[in-house]
Amino acid sequence: MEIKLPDNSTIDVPEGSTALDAAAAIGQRLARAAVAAAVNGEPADLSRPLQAGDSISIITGDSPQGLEVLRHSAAHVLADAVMRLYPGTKLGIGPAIADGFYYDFQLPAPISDAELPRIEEEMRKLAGAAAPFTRRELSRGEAAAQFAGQPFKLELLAELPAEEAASTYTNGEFTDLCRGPHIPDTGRLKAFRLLSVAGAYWRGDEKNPMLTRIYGTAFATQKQLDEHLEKLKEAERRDHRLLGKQLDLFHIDEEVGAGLPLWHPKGALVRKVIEDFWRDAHLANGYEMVMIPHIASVELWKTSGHWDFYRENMYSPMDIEGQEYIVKPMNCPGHIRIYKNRTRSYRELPIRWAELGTVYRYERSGVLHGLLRVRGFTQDDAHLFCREDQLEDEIIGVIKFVLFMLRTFGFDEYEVYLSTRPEKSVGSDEHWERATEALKVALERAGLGYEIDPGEGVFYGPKIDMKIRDALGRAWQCTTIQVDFNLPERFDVTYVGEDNQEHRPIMIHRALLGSLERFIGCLIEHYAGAFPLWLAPVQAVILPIADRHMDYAEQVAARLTQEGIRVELDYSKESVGKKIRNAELDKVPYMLVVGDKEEDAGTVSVRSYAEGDLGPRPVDELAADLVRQVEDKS
RNA sequence: GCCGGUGUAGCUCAGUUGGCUAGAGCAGCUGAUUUGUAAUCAGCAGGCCACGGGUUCGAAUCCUGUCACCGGCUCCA
Repeated sequence: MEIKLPDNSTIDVPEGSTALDAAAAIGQRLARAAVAAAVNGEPADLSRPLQAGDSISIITGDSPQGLEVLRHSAAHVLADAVMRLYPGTKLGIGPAIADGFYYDFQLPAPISDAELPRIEEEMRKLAGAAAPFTRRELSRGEAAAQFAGQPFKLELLAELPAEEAASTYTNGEFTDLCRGPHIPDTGRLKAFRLLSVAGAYWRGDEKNPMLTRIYGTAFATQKQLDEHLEKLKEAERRDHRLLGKQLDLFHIDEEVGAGLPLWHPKGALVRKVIEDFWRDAHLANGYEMVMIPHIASVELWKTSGHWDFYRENMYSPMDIEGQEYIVKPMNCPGHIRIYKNRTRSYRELPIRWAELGTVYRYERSGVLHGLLRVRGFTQDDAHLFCREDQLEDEIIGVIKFVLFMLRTFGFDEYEVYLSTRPEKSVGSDEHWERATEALKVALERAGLGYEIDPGEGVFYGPKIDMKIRDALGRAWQCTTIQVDFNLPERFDVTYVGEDNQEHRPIMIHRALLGSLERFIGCLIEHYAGAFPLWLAPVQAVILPIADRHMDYAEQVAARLTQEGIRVELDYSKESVGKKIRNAELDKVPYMLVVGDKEEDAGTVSVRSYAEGDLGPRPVDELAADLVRQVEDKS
């Protein structure tokens, strides 16, 4: 019979051939690399018998779909191993995920990651046995009987759409309710590793029981696995919490409180450079700066609705002469009060008010994470008040601005989400539609690819979120652009139109970097702690060879300082080798060695962190070069 | 908040089955050395073993509570 291939050619295979037979007919190498097939576009096992006229493509272990099959199969082998080692275990689910797989179990007794090598060993044995994965389709009744002792599986079974057949896969002694497809046998699983064990609520709901999740990863080859593990190690080395300590940027102090970072001089300097750039960029882009107090009367928060809708994230009120005050969790109400301080004309709009506004939000202790998730943070916030006819242009303006900001910091890849109306929301359908459309159009006009996040908008309006990834591949939301019809309503915000009538402006809330804490955390990881020259807290360190070069070293330092370069002089009585080592460990962009030769010639010997020894250069020439690099932010 | 883990000097870590005065390297201080592209040598100092309660003749070690941190879940910038 004839089978169609992806390149539109056909092959002739005997009646009753399977997908694997077809792969073998194409080539033995392909057959060995194959993990599954797509038959007429549907994922299928290699053991699936083919019909004449089927079109198939073979999925190999190094393709994204192939990896998914491989990892999903690895999850089954993990479950087999766990069932053997810990009898009585109840099974949750075990899917493939972005970089690996997991399986959720309800174990008879808690385990720690010290058990992982043992489980992995068991998995190795099972993989060595090359047990086939066999598929079986069965009725609901049969399936229910099969998983009689498995409450979570029964729950899944009950929710399987009626039109969908129940199927199971068996490998070794283990049978799981599963759609498939799977690798032909466990022997194809050659490169895998268990990584961690963690708690996870059944179906992600905290009202449900907490299961034990075991994470692992698998690849087609050992080499790919090793590369991936190496990548994880590199990510650990880039961890901003580690680098923050090593580079003396910040710390979080037990005595001060969890989630409340303290910025050391070097960290504060990086922050200052970012803040200066941010303010200048905003002033240049039609924004004005405003400032508001950190606490405000509870009445303000009642008007804004935060007291009702956001209370679980707010800290308790404090009593001031019988009046209740609250530490701000957001900046918007303050900015609105500035707007409302006098009558506004349509001619003034759009108004763009920006502030590096520090807010405090209650976060559950378990979610705190270095600088990336804290309880007190500074948003690079702004609120735009505009007329309806200005909305789209304003959003486009914000998107262009955010791309400029992020690119300046070297972030060229982000995930963009458009979040639409959630179930609990305020405002008319018409408003929502118009605002969502405006966001869409703006994204498209900016040429940004995005995903729709249905129902994930804020209660008061749709939003665009942008995420950047941390060292371990976790995505962190930084940028957010939110359209708001609610607050103008609640505060009765108006402007006087051309028609001498009062009109309601639309508000846009936006944070480009998100918060300075999170952004700098990501930035540290992004640069692996080696900041580009314009951001580096110390841009150059001068290393005199001997004490007699100290005067000249000071002259060089003064010269560079005069040009606005942040210079340090290493006074220590150490060898040059040691001074260089220290500067390297501090990831200082430029090390300037001065000795007899340099003093005579009016030069410095330049060593760059990135490129190593660059040889001697005249001081004036270097100074000009550094100044230019700082200006270019390169 | 929940599940599991961890908490020893400023940092990174040792510390046997509970048993002498809790160790090391780096950093710090002092002295010697005046050094040419990733660690000169020597000496000194530094610990409420996270914190509270308990078991024990005896606790860094065992139990327990609290706090913080780590990996996740849930939730978010």
